[in-house]
Amino acid sequence: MEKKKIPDIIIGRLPLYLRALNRMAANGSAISSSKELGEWVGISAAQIRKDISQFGEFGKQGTGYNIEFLSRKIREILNIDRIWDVAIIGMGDIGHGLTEYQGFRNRGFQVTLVFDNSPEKIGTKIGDLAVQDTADMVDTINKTDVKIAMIAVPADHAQTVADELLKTGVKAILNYAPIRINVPDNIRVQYIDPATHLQWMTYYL
Amino acid sequence: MEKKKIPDIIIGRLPLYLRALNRMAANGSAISSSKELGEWVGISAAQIRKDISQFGEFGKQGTGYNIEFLSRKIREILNIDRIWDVAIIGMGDIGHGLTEYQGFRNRGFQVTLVFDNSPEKIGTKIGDLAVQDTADMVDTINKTDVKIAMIAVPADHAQTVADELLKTGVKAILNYAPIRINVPDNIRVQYIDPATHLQWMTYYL
DNA sequence: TAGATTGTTAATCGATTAACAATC
DNA sequence: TAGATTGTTAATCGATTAACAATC
Repeated sequence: MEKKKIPDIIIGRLPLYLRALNRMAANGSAISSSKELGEWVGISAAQIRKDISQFGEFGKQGTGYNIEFLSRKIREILNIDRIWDVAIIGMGDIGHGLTEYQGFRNRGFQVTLVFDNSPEKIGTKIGDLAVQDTADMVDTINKTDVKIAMIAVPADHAQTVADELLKTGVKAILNYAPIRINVPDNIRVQYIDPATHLQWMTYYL
Repeated sequence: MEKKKIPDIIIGRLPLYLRALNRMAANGSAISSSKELGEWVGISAAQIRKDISQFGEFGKQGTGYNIEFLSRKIREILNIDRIWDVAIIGMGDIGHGLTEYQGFRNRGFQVTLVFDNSPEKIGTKIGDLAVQDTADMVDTINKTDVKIAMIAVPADHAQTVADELLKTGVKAILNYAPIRINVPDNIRVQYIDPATHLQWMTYYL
């Protein structure tokens, strides 16, 4: 692989650049500068250039970046020049909403497996997908090559679900449960907790 | 007011400490150390102590922190020793899910106003709340003292909604639309975009 | 050519960690 | 008292910004 070690924080900004580039393209633009891109994402032009230059020389002096080209490069870097299958565990409001969410499709992801442990929900359909029993989750996921899962169960079940996921090929977890989960270093975890974001802002009110 | 200037990144960690403390309390613990708390949130003990000490001396040498006491202090600091009313704009899957979300109640927030611009949705009920017309949003919010709003409309309407919110008393926005919005410096904005989080992780897969 | 903008280096800034005296 | 853990200072580490030669 021989991949140069890139700081995690830079990787985290690439999706924001990509999002802005896609929108620029939708607006009919063909090229953009680090200055303009910086204004779109709220980051200095110098940082944009520094971040991008970690991966190659994708710009042109005096001109800027070709939006289509840079966009493709970032997709390649992030490994989203393909569609990833995703499993969701927990079909409460959050899991249900995520399953129906249309925003994943054109950004590299599709939900292919959904689980819940409640007898009333197992077997029901959400869109095209039948809700499956969480008790069978390990076996079910292991029949696929799903590497990404979202946890949307109550906080006190999140660690249990995470432990089970370790028995599958899942290597990336997006955790909506408001609790930290412990997993080995080779598993990536990201957290989304709206109350935490709100509490951050109330300090300033 | 005379509030010492605290780095924003420290404020952002307080909700995580609070979340862990609440869980410890629920487990029956009465005291905790920076070491233990650090393990719960995945942050070094030194940093926990440094962060907390910005606001006062809440611990006791040789013993640690009283969970109940520290928890109350953090709630006071974050201004969540009360319940904030919240408005949600956009009743698609995300907005609907947020409206029904039970996780806000005991963390300082309650949804009191929900808006949508589609005639089929206006007037329908979600739980106890009637969906109101986004066209009336400014007037409706201005009859209340709502200071927090969540935007859950499509990306191309987010900026318009944000501009309208500026005509109200809203000072904090949690934006679920996958686009950056431009607002004056005195308005706080936080972003939640699951696809962005997923794209961050695929780099490592 | 003149103007614009990249890629990159050096300087600055800020955040994290290590260490330890104070003290419960 | 002995052991533990805080609050804080100094050292380290890493990230951001400023500046500019290269060049389209």
